[in-house]
Amino acid sequence: MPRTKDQYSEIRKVSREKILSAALELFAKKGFHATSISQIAKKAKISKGLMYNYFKSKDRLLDELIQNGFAGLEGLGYHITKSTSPEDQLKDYVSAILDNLYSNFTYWQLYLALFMHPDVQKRFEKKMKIFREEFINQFAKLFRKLGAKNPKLEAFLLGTYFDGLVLNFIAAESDFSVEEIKTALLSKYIHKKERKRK
Amino acid sequence: MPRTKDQYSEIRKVSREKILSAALELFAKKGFHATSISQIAKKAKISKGLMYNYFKSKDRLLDELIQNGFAGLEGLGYHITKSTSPEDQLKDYVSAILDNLYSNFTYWQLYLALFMHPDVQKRFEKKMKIFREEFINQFAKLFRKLGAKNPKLEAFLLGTYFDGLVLNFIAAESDFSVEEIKTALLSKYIHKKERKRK
DNA sequence: GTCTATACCAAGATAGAC
DNA sequence: GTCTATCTTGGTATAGAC
Repeated sequence: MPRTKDQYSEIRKVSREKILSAALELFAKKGFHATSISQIAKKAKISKGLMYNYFKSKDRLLDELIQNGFAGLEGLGYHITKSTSPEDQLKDYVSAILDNLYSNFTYWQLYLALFMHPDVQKRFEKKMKIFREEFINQFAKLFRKLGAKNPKLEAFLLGTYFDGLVLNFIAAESDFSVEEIKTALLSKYIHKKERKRK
Repeated sequence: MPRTKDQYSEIRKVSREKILSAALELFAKKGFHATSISQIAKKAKISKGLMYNYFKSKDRLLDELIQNGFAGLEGLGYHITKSTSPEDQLKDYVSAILDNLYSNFTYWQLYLALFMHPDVQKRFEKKMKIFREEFINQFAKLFRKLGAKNPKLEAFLLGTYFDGLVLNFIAAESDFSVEEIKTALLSKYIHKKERKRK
């Protein structure tokens, strides 16, 4: 008995996803050039040939992964409620970003590895620039409210902090928990007005 | 007329260096797997075959580069004079490390790209661990003197700061100068006792 | 010490059967 | 929609002449 259109499209979707997730994991772990189509096929439990039914080439497969990742990054900070104090906003931002680092670990790993190389950088230069600028502006506003002398520089430094944390999570296991890091980081920016009890 | 032994060894040395520096640049810029022996040979202005006269394989060539780089990293912080105040020591450390980032840019780029991948990480796990621990201990001592509550965590955070800076220098051009960054960074740790003049 | 020619193989990609 | 078989290219590495 023949399958309906919906069934076919569902099957296609599943196969695509299988390939994408296998590729993401391998690219992230071993690097793009170091992973072969065979390896992807094996991990996705499909044949080599089938991959080309879904993606024109290995490069296109990578492209799609990168697009997906960027999509996930967009709107990372847009759910912040504007009504709260700048201190709380900063706290929420930092929390959201650090949590994202954890939940999207593999994507971050892939991106970081890719963006080490100038040729790749050039391809996504514009997107990255926009992303960075938005980040800086967003946080510069906050730091201005918090009374920083050079809000943009401060925002930049916070950004490099995040970069460093990503790098650390990926390139070495940390001795400290996320929560410890979160509070330590925030304490550099938010100085409690009330005195703490012993 | 035949050449002397010294002349030969000098020639060998020069050729080796040419290959090493060409490879370093290409590996760093494009990645290890993405660069071919042909490209290295072309950049070093030698033939493909000659490379194998000096290095057993492409992997061995990489190994040597990594060894060289680690050698350069060792003793990075050992020229600090112990006689000065903890504040000045911190300043000197930070300066030395940031300056090193700049002067050894290509090495850092190569390492970062390599260490994104777990398989490579494993190979140099031990060396990295020692390096990190030394760094943390060194700075924890300083932070203890500076009165930090959790010196080790503080040292860790400073380390991630550096990591982030490297990443930023490599993956994007910064809007700020090294000096600006240096002072901004230090101001987070060293709070001047005397009041500044307007 | 350096080069060219070549062996060898693995990877990306396609064709056509089912 | 999926598979196997196959083509093709480009890479690593070696051999041997100069």
